Amino acid sequence: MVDTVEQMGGKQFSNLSASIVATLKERIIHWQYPPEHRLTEAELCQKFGVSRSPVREALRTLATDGFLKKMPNRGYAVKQYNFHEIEELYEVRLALELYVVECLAKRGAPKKDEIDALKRTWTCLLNESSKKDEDLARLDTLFHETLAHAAGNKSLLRHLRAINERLLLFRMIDFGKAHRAERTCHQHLEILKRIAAKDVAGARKAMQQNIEEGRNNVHAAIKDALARAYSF
Amino acid sequence: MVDTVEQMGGKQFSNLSASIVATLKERIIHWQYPPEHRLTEAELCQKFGVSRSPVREALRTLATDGFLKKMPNRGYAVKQYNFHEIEELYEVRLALELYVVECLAKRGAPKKDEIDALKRTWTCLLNESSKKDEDLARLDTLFHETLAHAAGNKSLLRHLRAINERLLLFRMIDFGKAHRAERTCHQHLEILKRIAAKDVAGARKAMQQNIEEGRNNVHAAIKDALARAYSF
DNA sequence: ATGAGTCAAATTGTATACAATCTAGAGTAC
DNA sequence: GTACTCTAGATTGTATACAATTTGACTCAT
Repeated sequence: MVDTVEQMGGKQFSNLSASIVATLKERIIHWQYPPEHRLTEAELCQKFGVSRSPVREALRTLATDGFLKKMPNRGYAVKQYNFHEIEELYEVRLALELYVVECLAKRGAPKKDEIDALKRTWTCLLNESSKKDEDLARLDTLFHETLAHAAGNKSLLRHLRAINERLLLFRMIDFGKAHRAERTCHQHLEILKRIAAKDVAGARKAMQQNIEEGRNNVHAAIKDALARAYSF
Repeated sequence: MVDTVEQMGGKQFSNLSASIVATLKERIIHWQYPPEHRLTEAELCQKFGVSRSPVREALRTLATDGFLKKMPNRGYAVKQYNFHEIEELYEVRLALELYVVECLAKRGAPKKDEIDALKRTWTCLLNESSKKDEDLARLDTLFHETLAHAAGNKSLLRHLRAINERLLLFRMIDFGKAHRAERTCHQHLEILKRIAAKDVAGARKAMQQNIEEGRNNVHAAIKDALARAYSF
C-alpha cells in the first residue's frame, strides 16, 4: 500500500514536512498506529514516496509535540502514555484552564457572538441522533479553546492547545460514556453563567468539575477496557 | 571570525544540531545577537563550518522554542518580545507556579535535602561581594524548578522550563535592581515556610508576591532603560 | 516621475550520496 | 551449553547538489 501525501484530506500545506506531520498526527489520534508502533525514516520515505529530508523534519516535530518518542539509533515509536502521564496532562490542563476562567470572571466576559455560536453548535449536536464521539470531543475542545482565546493570552493558548491536542485521543473515550455530552453541555453553560456573574470562585469550581469529570471517565475507561492495548 | 562548534563551553553534544542550538541560545540570552538580528542558514553554515542539514534543524528547534521567528523566504530573526508578550509569559508562569505550590502545600513538602541545598546556595551567593545578575537569575530559576520537580509532574515541569528559559533574558534585568536578591531570598523562605505549614492560601499568596515583584521590576526596567533597543 | 515587467540574487525546500554508529545475530571457542 | 567476538545490517547523522520560490532592484514605456 503506497500512500501519497496529496491524499491527505484535501488540505494544502506549504511543504511536504507539514503535510506528513498532519497525516501522521491524524493516524495516531485515530489509533491507526497502535502505541509502541515503530516508525523509521526509510519506511515512511517509501510509503509516502518522498525523500528523507521532509520525513526527518516531520518525525522530529512529532517527537517534540509528544506524539512520538525517539529511541536512539532505533528510530521513532508512537508514544504510549501510561496512566500517570495522562493524569499529569490533565493536571496541567486544569491549572491553565482555572487561570483562564479566573481571568475572564475578573476582567470581563468573552465576546458574546463567539459564545452564542458555541451554544448553538451544542444545541444542534445534541439534537442530532448520530452523535460521533470525535465530533463531541472536538466541540468540547473548541469550547475550552474559545474561552482561552477570549482570555487574550496567546502564550497561554499555545500551551493549552499543545496539551489538548495530545489529550484528544483520550477525550474521545470520555464522550463514549452515556449522557456525557448532555452533562458537559450543562457544565459549560454553568461556567459561562458564573463568568457573566463575575463569580470568580464559582467559575473556577464549575470549570474544575467539568475537567475532573472528564478525567475520571478517562481514568475509569482506561482501567476497564483498554488494559489490553495499554499495559500499566 | 570563524567559529567552531567545538569551542562551545567544553560540553559535549551527541550531534552538531544540538551543539548549534546551545551555542545560539547562549548568544541570544546574552544579547550578543540583538532582537530582530537576522540569521540565515547559509551564513551560519559558513560561520560554524558545517553543512546546512544540522543548521536547518537547529533553526527550526529555536523557532519552536520561541527564540527565533521564522520569516517565510526571508530566513530567521531573533524574536523580539514586546511588552505585552512578556506580560503574557509571566501570566502563564504564574498560573503554573501557583498550581505547583498548591499541590505541594496540599500533599506534602518537597524533599528536605533539595530544599536545604537551595538554602545553602542562596546564603553563599548573598555573602559573596560580586553578585552576578546572571548567577542570581539562574539560582532563582533553579529554586522554582526544584519546587516544580518536587510537585512530581513531568509535563508541568516541561512547560514551566520552556517558559522560564525564555524569561531568563528578562530575569537578569530583574536582579539588576538593588536588594532584589535579598528580597527574593526572603520570599523564597516564606514560600517554603507556608508549604511546610500546609497553608495553601498563604503559599499561593507568597508565590504570587514573589513572581509579581519580578514582573514589575522587568516591567519598569523595560519602560525605562530599554526603550531604545526594544520599541513598543 | 511613476508604474509595470523582467531578471538576477537570495533563500528555502527536496533529493540523494556518503559516513558514523549502534544492534542483533551467527558463529566459534571453551 | 554458555559466553564471547565479529560482522552484516539497520539506522541516524552529515554533506552536497539541484529545484522552486520569493525578493528586490533595474529597466523601460508612458
